[in-house]
Order: sequence, then structure tokens, then C-alpha cells
Amino acid sequence: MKHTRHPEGLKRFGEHLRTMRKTRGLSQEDLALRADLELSQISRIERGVINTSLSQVFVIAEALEVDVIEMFRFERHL
Amino acid sequence: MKHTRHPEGLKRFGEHLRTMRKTRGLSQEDLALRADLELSQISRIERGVINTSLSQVFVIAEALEVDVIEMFRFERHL
DNA sequence: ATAAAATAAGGCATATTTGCCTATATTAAA
DNA sequence: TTTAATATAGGCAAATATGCCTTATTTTAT
Repeated sequence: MKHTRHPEGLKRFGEHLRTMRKTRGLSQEDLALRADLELSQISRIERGVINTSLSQVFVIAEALEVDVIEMFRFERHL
Repeated sequence: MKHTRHPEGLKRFGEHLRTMRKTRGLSQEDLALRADLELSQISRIERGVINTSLSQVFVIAEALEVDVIEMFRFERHL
């Protein structure tokens, strides 16, 4: 927990991801397959228990067929 | 290089970060101090040689005083 | 051209993530 | 309630990131 500085941000990111995934009617497994990631990793990210990498954010965005920027629409922005 | 899937994305992210930093007249060291990160890490990120974490993206956004979403404005979006 | 500032580069120990696997628990459907 | 589907959890080895340090290289200013 030395390199992880934003547990809240990670949590909110995960919740947002879950919302986007469900909106598209995908299971964690579906998403994992599309993004070529582990099912367990999707679970970890959605729960905010892991501080994942930009790389995985990119592939997940692709799998959801959205621009990366959409992955951060949960933050306050104007 | 097994977990890094998007060298181009990382590269573009880094270039964008560099632009944002310079726009604010900050040196890598300035940013490093503000974000409480290593100078070498800022350099690695800007050059796109590293697949950094969401956590660091968050603290860098704070250091630049922008919403996280601004960190991804380099991607095609509508 | 020279000096100073800024950035890149590289090594190394430690921390963390990731994939892979298995098992448990929760949720949804029949 | 039972079954199937979905999600959570935990362990482990290997891959990777990170901080910390020192040394080049490049850029900027004088």
C-alpha cells in the first residue's frame, strides 16, 4: 500500500467500470474475454482493491468500445 | 513487456502530460515535488517507457490542478 | 563557448501487479 | 428450494513498477 495513493479514486473508477459493463449487458467474464484479461482481474478492478495500469485501462476501454476518456467521466468535470 | 499492451497509448499519454506540464511552466522536478513522486518517474512516464498506475495518474492530475479526465483529452473523443 | 538547468538513462532492492488456478459465496433463474 | 450463472476471494510464481541513487546527455541561458 505504499504505491497506492488514491483508494477512493480507485474505488470510484471500479464502480464506474461496473456500471459501464452492466449497461452493455456484459458479465465480468464477457469483458475479460473481450479485453483478454483475467476474470479475477476485472473483479479486482471493479472492487477497487487494485491499482491497475494505464495499459489495462486502455484495453478495457477498447473492449467496451468507448474512448478512454469515458472511463473517467465519473470524476467532477465541467 | 507482457503486461503492457498499449505502447502507443502510453506514449501519447506521456506526450500529453509533458504538454500540460510545460503549459504550466513546471519542470519535471517541480511536478515531482508537487505530486510527491520521483523525478525519474515523471521522466519515465513522459517518455512512455513505463506503464504507470491509476494512482499516479490521480496524484499527477491533482498536482497539475486539473480533473483526471483532462489527462485523457489527447484521445479521440467527441 | 561556457555554465547552469533540465532531462534522460541505468542499476538495484523492494513493493505491487498480473495471470493462473482453485475454492467459496452470492445472485438469478427454473 | 435446487440449479446454474456470476462474482468474490486467496495463494503463488513471475513480471513489472517504484523509489532511490548516480551518471550522462541535452537544452537553455549567460
